[in-house]
Amino acid sequence: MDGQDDPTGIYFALFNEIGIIDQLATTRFERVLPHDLTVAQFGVLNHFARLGGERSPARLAAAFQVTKAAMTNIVGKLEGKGFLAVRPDPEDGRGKLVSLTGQGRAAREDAIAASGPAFADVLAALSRQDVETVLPILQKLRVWLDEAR
Amino acid sequence: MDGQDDPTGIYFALFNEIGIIDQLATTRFERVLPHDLTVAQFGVLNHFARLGGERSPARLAAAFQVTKAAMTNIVGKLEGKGFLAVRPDPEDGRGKLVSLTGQGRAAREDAIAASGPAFADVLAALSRQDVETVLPILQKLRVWLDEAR
DNA sequence: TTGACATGGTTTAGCATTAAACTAATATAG
DNA sequence: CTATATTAGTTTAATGCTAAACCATGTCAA
Repeated sequence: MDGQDDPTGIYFALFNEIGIIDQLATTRFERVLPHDLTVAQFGVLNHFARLGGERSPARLAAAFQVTKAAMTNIVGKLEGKGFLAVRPDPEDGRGKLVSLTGQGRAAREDAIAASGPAFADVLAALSRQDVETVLPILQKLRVWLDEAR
Repeated sequence: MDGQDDPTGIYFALFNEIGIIDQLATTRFERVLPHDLTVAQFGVLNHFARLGGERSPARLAAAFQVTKAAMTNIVGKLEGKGFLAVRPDPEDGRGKLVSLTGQGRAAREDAIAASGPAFADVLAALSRQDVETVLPILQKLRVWLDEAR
């Protein structure tokens, strides 16, 4: 909706586009997620399902680029649903260690199954080729933004 | 941070990347914006500066993909700062018409000047060529997401 | 003309998030 | 050792958004 013939240039248009896509995609995804999961909560489940093991909330906060306060909330909600187990870190009295439960793993699979159709739909708009073109460039941008923070 | 070797595939990775970029770019941009402008508020000022004229809050809400309630808030803040003028629509007793003030135009120029360096920095990570590769694909995606809402 | 529905805008309640202040535990430098 | 600074996590307050209910006005069809 906002064009590119602009004194602020195509960079501005790019971030504009990204913002709108993020908003639309987030609501679209959230609408089909089961177990009252938010996208952020699913992200944490997915993280553990893929990488396994235990992580401190602080590490999770860093990995997801949110504040520790936000991660306190997310982990609390997921623990409440029985999807994460939390125990004190035996080696550091300040810390906690978080891991995925069986229920959590199942919930993550439910979520992937439920969102399958929504993702399949996107294929109508964006070929795999398109994604493969775009993704590495966006990754480059993300890494730079992250480091230049 | 989250990889691409994933059952949910590269589509998921794409949206993940977009979400993180949006977050990082938004905070980066907001930090340099003058007059206590939020990105959303700047967006509205920019919209009027480029397109001119008057618009109803409802049209603005549609253009920016936010709820009418959100736009009520944004327009109210900008009016409070003296950057927008609001008058009742003479042709529709329900409506309002919003337009940019001189102060609003100046504030928008301040904002562009202030964010110049931040955008210039991005050039280090992303060539103009990169942006031109990525932008049309993202636009295609955005349009589709918008229509398939 | 009237009754039903649609539209513009505001209000309210709830939510996810941030920033900042705080507590407790650990690491480090003298 | 001790004092100081750093780190993990929580709490509090504020913000910006959404969804839903609401009011007023406008539209349209019977």
